[in-house]
Amino acid sequence: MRLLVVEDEPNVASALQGGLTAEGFNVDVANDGDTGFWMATEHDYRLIILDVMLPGRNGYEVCRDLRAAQIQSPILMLTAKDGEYDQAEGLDTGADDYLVKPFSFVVLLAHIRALLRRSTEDSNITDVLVAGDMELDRSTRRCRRGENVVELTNREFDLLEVLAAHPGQVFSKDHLLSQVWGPTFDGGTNVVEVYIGYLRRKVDRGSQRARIETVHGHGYRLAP
Amino acid sequence: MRLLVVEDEPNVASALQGGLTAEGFNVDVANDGDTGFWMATEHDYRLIILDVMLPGRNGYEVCRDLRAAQIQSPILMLTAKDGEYDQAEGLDTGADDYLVKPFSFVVLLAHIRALLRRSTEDSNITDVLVAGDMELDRSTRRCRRGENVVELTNREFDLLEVLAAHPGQVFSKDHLLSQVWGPTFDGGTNVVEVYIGYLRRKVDRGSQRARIETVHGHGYRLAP
DNA sequence: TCCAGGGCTGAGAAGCTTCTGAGAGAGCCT
DNA sequence: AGGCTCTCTCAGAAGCTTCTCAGCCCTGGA
Repeated sequence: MRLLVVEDEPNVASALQGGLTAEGFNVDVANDGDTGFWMATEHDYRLIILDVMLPGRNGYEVCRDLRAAQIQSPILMLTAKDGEYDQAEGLDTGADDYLVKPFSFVVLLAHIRALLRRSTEDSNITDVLVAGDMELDRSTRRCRRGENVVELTNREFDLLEVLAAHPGQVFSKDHLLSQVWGPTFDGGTNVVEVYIGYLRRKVDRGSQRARIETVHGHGYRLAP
Repeated sequence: MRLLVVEDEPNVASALQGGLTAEGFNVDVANDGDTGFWMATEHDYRLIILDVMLPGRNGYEVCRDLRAAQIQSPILMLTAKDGEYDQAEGLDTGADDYLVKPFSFVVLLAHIRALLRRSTEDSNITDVLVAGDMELDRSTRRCRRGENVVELTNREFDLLEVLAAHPGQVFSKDHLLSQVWGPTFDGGTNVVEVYIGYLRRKVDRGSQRARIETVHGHGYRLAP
């Protein structure tokens, strides 16, 4: 579950990153509005936490531009003091919720969970992905193929999850890198190939039919 | 995914070409309005990026003429300074979106992606080409003949896509070369014959009726 | 029937993409 | 510390795609 935090104050940003990471989220941080906008367009975040006061584009502008660019992720706005945030304007720009600083971490978590719950209900994403004889349980992060339970590491699970969310669709290595390793990862795409190899050994080994397919020159997909 | 950039300033043109190529697009550049118009009529681009200030025909004129010539590709207009672009006039001439210079590359990309998404949604009928018992899915780049899935390479798919877009119509080898290999390709037309051969082996082999027909002295066509 | 130009195809070179084994480094548990 | 797992990098092997070339075949006109 990957979140984006757009926040320029280093203390706040690292506190949020630390706390949310400890809660089991994958957290990317952007330090200004332009970077935040860019990252949000590059990666399909489950939630975006957006400070209003930002260098470059401010939070309202980023929010409006994201909605204009068809980014549907829920957006939680953070504002520095009461009264600065105009709720009407916030709703206009397309934000889903807001919090007034200072807030406690548990309050933030509650808002995040509420937003995530709402967005899962809206898009009726079930927590179990099924593709043929394969099952991925997102809540327990376990994988079954036929009758066998397949033990996957975190990375392996994240990668398979992206593929399994849209069986048949081809994902480029760059896209997978951005989705699983995050947009700030600076390494080659070979790591995707390596992990595809790991998954094949675990998921496809000893099976009649390979589920993970290579589309030469394009990427990978799960057999539909 | 082939795009056309019509832009006379060499710096801007090469920056766009470089950046968009890095994003995985095939980019053709025209340096003036007349060339841009000619290229757009010769090739079925998925998107056209059109500067307003151009030598020869200006952007508005090119845009209007393209629409008059039944070119339906989405058009993104670029204008040098705010106020120069008359939104009403832009819409009149048939443009789908516009950007005011200077703009950041990520904003351009976001607009391009939004336009592409919109255009595929609008024309979701044409996203699967059907010709007799053959089906070409442009979004997944998969091909079916009867019940069999046919695995095609990129070139093979691109070539078949051009033929399948207008079943029955005869395409000359020069035309196919320009459409599939791009207008700057400098090799003989024999490569077209070779790829037609590959397609026949994959698509027509073991089938009652050949779909890919040679029109001696003229070119090739898909049986209607 | 013969001929010339057009069309077809097998072979293979070149270049790129993908796969995989080996191993380094970080973090964690005993 | 030592062992273990997980993650990532690297480099060479293997595989695939693209294109060219040469030689043969086909077609249509004289």
